[in-house]
Amino acid sequence: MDNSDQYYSEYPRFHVALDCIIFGFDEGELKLLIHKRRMEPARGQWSLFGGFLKEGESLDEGANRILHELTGLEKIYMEQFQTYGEINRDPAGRVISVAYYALIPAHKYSDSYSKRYGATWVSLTNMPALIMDHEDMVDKGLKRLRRRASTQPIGFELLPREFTMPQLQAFYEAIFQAKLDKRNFRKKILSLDVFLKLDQKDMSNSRKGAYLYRFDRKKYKRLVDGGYSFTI
Amino acid sequence: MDNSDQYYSEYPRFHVALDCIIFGFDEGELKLLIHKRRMEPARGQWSLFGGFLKEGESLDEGANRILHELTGLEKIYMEQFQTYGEINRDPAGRVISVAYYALIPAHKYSDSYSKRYGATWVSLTNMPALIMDHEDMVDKGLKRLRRRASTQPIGFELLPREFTMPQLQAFYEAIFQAKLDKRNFRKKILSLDVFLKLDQKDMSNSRKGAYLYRFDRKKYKRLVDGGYSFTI
DNA sequence: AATTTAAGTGTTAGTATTACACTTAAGATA
DNA sequence: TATCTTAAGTGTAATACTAACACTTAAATT
Repeated sequence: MDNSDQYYSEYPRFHVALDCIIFGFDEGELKLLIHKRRMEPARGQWSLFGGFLKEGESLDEGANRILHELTGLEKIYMEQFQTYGEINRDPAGRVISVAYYALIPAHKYSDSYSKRYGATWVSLTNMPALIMDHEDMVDKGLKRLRRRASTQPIGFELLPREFTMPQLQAFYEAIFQAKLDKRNFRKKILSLDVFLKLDQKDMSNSRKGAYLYRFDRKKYKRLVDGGYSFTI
Repeated sequence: MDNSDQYYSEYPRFHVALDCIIFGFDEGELKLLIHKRRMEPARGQWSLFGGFLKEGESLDEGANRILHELTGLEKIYMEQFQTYGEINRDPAGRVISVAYYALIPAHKYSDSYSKRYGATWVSLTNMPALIMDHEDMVDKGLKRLRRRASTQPIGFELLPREFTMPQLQAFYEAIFQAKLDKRNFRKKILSLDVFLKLDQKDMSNSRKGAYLYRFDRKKYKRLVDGGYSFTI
């Protein structure tokens, strides 16, 4: 029951939207999932995925709902990072938009969803114009992702459960837009001591094959709880 | 003119509030400015400074307005850091609250304001219980402040225009809750080369007196624009 | 058997960080 | 006016971290 009119009735109310900057990692590149807007105004133009907050849901629930409706995925890593409230940011009226970025493992996002929702992965370096302030949101979301990636092991949200060191390195290179030294990278990553090396190799990228690793979440959690801080 | 009913009329609207976590630095300690709430519900309980967003203002404008009404200060350093939207966070109704932290130089905040608005500086280690989720906000705001302080020279927002090295060190010690080595601190700070040493001394804290410095914003800006990144 | 290609591996030099203790300036006091 | 007190101010050496660098290996392909 909303009883806010009891005390707050004199204050104005606003539409509240949720916009999701959905990042994926594929073909050695960081990608963004966008679609052609299905709603007036600006129907048919490129846009982030978003929607309006409903009465009975929290912001996080709303963002999760939107993402789930779109991708069919559950338990997506997401983080709220900024709220946009410029008066004329939406030409059709006053809308306060809470922006989240989300990381989805591109390999789990099937083409069928992509077709059903008209969603397209675009590379960040080659992005079409987006409506309203959505390009700002992408910029800012990306900055936040970078900062996060340098202190928390979020790469593992975007990669398959089992991954190789060259893959992981490519991921960090894509995030930071920088070439990293193979030896130094491995040294640093492995010194964190939260990776499990498997006996199995991934043979898809080379004749020699690359050993598969798995991120040991439990071990990581123990370390963090003990005051440890992950840094790349 | 709000013409949002044209397309969005079917979607619900929400009260949007702005809450400010106001930090100050005084007596070698990081302080928080709070007051006894003057509005129902929970009138008379300790609370952050906040208010409702108005129709014709952006979020940043609203936060500035609230801060200005309260402190009389202009051009306050502030940063939006999180939006709170749990369904029952406010017992009187559904309110989405956008939280900002602000840094104000305690020496500029006069007692007259403090009396007029019933505002009190409390030390962070010794804080009364705050209403709703305001303690969460303080926690999160403080974390954000810490992160900011380690990469941007925000100390100068809280300190007087002219300050001594011992003062600056005390500020960082308060922020990071850690004792720093005098010699190492000076070495690092001065190596940034964005400080102007004055001939004058501040004699208020010791017989010997401590040299006053001034932060050279212009020089700092030039450096940053040239890709430099400030780190403590 | 030879070739190809990405995976995998150590060492060294340079840079940044940390630890650490005495001297100095100037007001206060005897 | 000599002595005391107290916080400000200063340099160096040891250690840890970061950055640069090139060859060997495994396994499929020819």
